Amino acid sequence: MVAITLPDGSERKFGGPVTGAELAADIGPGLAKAALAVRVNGEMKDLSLAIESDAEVAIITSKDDDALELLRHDCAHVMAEAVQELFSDTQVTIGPNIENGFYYDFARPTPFVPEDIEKIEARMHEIVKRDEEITREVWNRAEAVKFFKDKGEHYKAEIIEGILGDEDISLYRQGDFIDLCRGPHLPSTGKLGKAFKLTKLAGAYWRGDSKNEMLQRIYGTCWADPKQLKAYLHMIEEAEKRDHRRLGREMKLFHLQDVAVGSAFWHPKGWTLYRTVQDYMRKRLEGGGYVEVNTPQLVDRALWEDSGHWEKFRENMFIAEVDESRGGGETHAEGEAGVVSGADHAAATKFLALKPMNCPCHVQIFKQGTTSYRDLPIRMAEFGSCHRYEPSGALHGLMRVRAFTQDDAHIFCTDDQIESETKIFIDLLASIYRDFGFEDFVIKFSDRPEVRAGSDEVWDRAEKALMDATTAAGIDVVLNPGEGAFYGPKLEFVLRDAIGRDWQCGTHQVDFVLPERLDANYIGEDGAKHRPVMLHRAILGSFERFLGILIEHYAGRFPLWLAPVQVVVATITNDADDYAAEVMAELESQGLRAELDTRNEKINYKIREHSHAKVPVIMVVGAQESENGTVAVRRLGGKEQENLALKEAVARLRDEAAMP
RNA sequence: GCCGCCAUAGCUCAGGGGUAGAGCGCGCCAUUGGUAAUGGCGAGGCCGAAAGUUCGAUUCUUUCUGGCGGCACCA
Repeated sequence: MVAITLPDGSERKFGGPVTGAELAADIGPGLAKAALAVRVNGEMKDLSLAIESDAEVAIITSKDDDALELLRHDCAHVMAEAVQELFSDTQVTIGPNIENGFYYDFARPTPFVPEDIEKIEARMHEIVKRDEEITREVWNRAEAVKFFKDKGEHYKAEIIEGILGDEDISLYRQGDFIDLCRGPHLPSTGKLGKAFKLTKLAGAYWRGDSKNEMLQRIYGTCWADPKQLKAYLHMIEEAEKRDHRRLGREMKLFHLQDVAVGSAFWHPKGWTLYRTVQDYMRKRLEGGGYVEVNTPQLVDRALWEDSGHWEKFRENMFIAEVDESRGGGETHAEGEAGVVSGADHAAATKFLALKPMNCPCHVQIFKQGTTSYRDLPIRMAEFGSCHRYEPSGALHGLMRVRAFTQDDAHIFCTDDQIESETKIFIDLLASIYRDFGFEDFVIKFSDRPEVRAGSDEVWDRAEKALMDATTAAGIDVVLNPGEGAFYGPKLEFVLRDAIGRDWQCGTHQVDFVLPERLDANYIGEDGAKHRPVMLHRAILGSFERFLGILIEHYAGRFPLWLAPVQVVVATITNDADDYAAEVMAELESQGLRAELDTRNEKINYKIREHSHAKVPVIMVVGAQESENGTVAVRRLGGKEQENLALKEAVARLRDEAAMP
């Protein structure tokens, strides 16, 4: 006797083991047809699995959110089947679900081209039409390895060999296609439906390691019905419209150019935005007990050797070679024209590096004179301009550049202060993110990496202090094992861009190593020298990336305090020009960023144009306003206007535009 | 850095072995019009760079540079 409890609490009894399919049929023919899988005691299982003992069971149909998981995974299998039918020289590797879809990595002698994608997609639809039964088989590991090796599927064989334990493994078969898989799966390929689309073609390294060969990855998206697919594709399209690279150009904020790869040219409006953010940050740092410093761009190799960067980070550094026997002190980029020959020249050659980080310089400031424990913590901030030679393929608009400015700071403190400083920092960061409109963000906790400096005891202490502080701050963290810096654990504060890509912005790292390497110390209560701890921290991360995120977050429609142009005064006819100048003067006297549009154009045209430019407020002035001393205030996107006395309108905007 | 794709006017893009086109934008002229496109005229291009094939290359081939999407790497 097997008793099945359904989600509505009702119970059904069966004489013996019952499969999900039978259960569904027992409930009703409609459900039997719609059933995709079952959830047995909370775990998703195949419809064909026999339920042997009493259990809570739910039948999963395409209406369930869980169904997406199944559909996407099946879609990956169907894609793999299609690929192998079309391209017999292709080996399959892995094909997991991801957000909104799935991918599958294939190994083949020649890469796919975009036309292949169309063929594969067409074949996938055929396979769905064929409605092949999907069956589960349990195999002995050794046999499975041999089977895949004989088939020429070396990657699969390697995966099976790599599975820990010695239980049997499950394979799923559909038509002639058979794949290693934990399951569960749909009962047949016909259940997949039509709501899928292959989206991207890309290279990807086997096992995610750049030392390995490159596989061909095909990404797809898959949904329960065509409406969802359409909605998703529409959402992507809309998101692309807020891409900061597009808005940066359209709104004349910045541009990028190949004469300075990976560096932004900030235009007047973009620079206004940048400066506004910087002014705000400066205010918050001052309120947060930080002192601001500024340190050199070009620093001698000696310091980088001491700090460890020359050894660990050299590949990422811009190095300038300076021939000091020469009068001018010109520099040559590394590997470029600076050919030095002969011992005399070599002796006169110095290597300077553009700083990739500010920390070693901050330690130099810390080390000037002596520091008492009474002075700690010292929160030393710099809007530090850094250069890093990033791999060309990593560059991405403002999000990943080679020249950037960090809102960097190093907190020199005692071990005992780590926890409180961390909590103070998280509070400051959260408050600042809120001011920028980011209520939700992910915090990753990255703990000790395999290759690290410092004893396990030190790591235990650092990790605990960091974790306790996040708990004290009342914030959840996502564990990110093994991803800490080599000198200490870190918190990463992650924001998401318009098209769903995550970017680390803020960071908070505990460092016991650099103070040691650079011999920083303070005088303790006991009169002896002690090592301070350094907390490396940034809130925005880099201005470039943060502004990129900010542009996308607001889709260019900035809140008033951030908008590069806050108000445009637009006249209806030239008769209002004089009055418009008065309005401008009033706006500017209150510190508002305003522009005047007295062109001989229709008001409709002006409104359309400034709306496209995403100016938050348009003040329309014509004969009426001139006569009454008022302005008609029109908000971006709004249909209505508000008629207000000039002084009052400006005063209101001034208050609204105040920096938070 | 690796795989694939792309590079034509300021922007978005069409074209194609015989030295180029549209829309928007820009300039000029007319229009002075109350809340998201007034009309007319006009100027813009070494078709990313170099080499090769060819009588002839913007078009075909190769290399390079840059961009895009991933991967790897990272604020």
